[in-house]
Amino acid sequence: MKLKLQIRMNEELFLRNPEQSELGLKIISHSIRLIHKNGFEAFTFKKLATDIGTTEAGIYRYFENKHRLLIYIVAWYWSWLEYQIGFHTNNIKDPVTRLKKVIRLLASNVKDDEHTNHVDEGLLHQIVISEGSKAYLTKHVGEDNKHQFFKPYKDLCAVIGGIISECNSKYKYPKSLASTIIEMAHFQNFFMHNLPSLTDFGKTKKEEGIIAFLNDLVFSAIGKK
Amino acid sequence: MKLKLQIRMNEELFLRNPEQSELGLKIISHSIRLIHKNGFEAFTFKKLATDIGTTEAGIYRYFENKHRLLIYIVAWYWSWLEYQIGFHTNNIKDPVTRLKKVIRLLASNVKDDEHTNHVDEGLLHQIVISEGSKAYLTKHVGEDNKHQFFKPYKDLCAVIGGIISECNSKYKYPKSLASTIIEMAHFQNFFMHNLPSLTDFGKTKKEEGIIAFLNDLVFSAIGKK
DNA sequence: CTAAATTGATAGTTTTACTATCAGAAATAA
DNA sequence: TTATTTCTGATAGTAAAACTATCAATTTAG
Repeated sequence: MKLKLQIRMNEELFLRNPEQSELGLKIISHSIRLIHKNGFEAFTFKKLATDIGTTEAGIYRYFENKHRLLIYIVAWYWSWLEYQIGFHTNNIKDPVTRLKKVIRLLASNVKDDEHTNHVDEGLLHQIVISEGSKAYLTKHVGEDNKHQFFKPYKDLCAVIGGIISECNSKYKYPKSLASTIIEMAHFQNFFMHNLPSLTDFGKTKKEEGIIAFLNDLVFSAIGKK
Repeated sequence: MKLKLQIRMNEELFLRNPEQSELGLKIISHSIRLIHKNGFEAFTFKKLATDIGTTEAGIYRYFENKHRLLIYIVAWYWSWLEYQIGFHTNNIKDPVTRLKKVIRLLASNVKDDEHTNHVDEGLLHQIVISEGSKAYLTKHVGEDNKHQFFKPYKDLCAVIGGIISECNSKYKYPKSLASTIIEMAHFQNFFMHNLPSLTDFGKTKKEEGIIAFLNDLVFSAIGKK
């Protein structure tokens, strides 16, 4: 028997739960493929509908607009990643080892998770790298935040901040360091592949370089090197 | 006699140089006001034209599309900031003091520079915080980079990376640390004001906190604390 | 002084983003 | 069972956004 992973999403993110119908699941899987392929700006509900073989209005029954859909898949990713982190650091007692594991999970290439069949986590990871910050870099970030749309991201940040404080309870900036690790795991990856002169890994294009950089940065900051 | 500051921009960024006509200068100043007010997504050439008192087609003579205009004003900002940094660190010999000054310039609120009258640097700084990364977070970042659109950003990063190496020539990640400083100066500011739980400065909302965090982070990393 | 180039304004087209309506299928209630 | 509501997917719109083409008036260059 195969275990299926189900992530409970914020009900206000959608008009109709996409996980509860064939079409809904297709909306998720196909939008991930399309956004990954053409980028979020070129992504439209019309193209998505054609790709699925349904109509635009059908999509609008599930999501108010494409930005909500972006927030949805990005939030899904952060929830999934927090679950992964919990799973992989479950038995680790030493917070330093745990923090290293977290950095590795954040900065490594993701492979498709067999426990979810409508989401390709590998593609989703790359979407979150290139498009993830567009979820909150808007004029309506305040309202969206009131609706708790960014809770999975903030929860993950709180978890990592907690581990940092476990490593060194005197360290003054656990939350800012946590958000820095998360953002930089992604930005350094984007820079490495697209604007290599902004990084020290442009030649090799290896995630290991980013992991080494982040480890050095974090454990210098909290004084555990 | 007043000195005017002129920044030479990449010719491929525009169809007609906006600094060489009345209308061009208005396009720059009004687009900064409008993008600051409504955000980049809600910004259109139609609204800009109405705001200026000209027509849409008039704007299209200067810029191919609104994304090019965004790249233009963001690139302008980075060029201006590199000039500011050069000016304010000119006489400082000690690289550690110079790096501290750079961090302060990156993370402080900007006030309008009297030497440019078509650009409000204060508003532009806030635009770069919220919209700046959208300039390169696209599918066509590779082509745009070939056209050297991001040169001012990369130049600034190289300058900061150079100062880092001056502080500690053994440090292995000067470029990645430089891009981390730049990005985090802005992201921590955005988070502090909009998603405060992602930072340790949500209560006070003071830039000084971010400066202290970045100083701590950087000088721990390069071992000069 | 005349020809070429440039300017600003008008009037389109196509695509995007969304809304309203409707017919058929499924669920439910009397 | 039948009637009623409810839900589904599909059709057909509209308004705005993102351009493009054309043209007449002006400036500039030889």
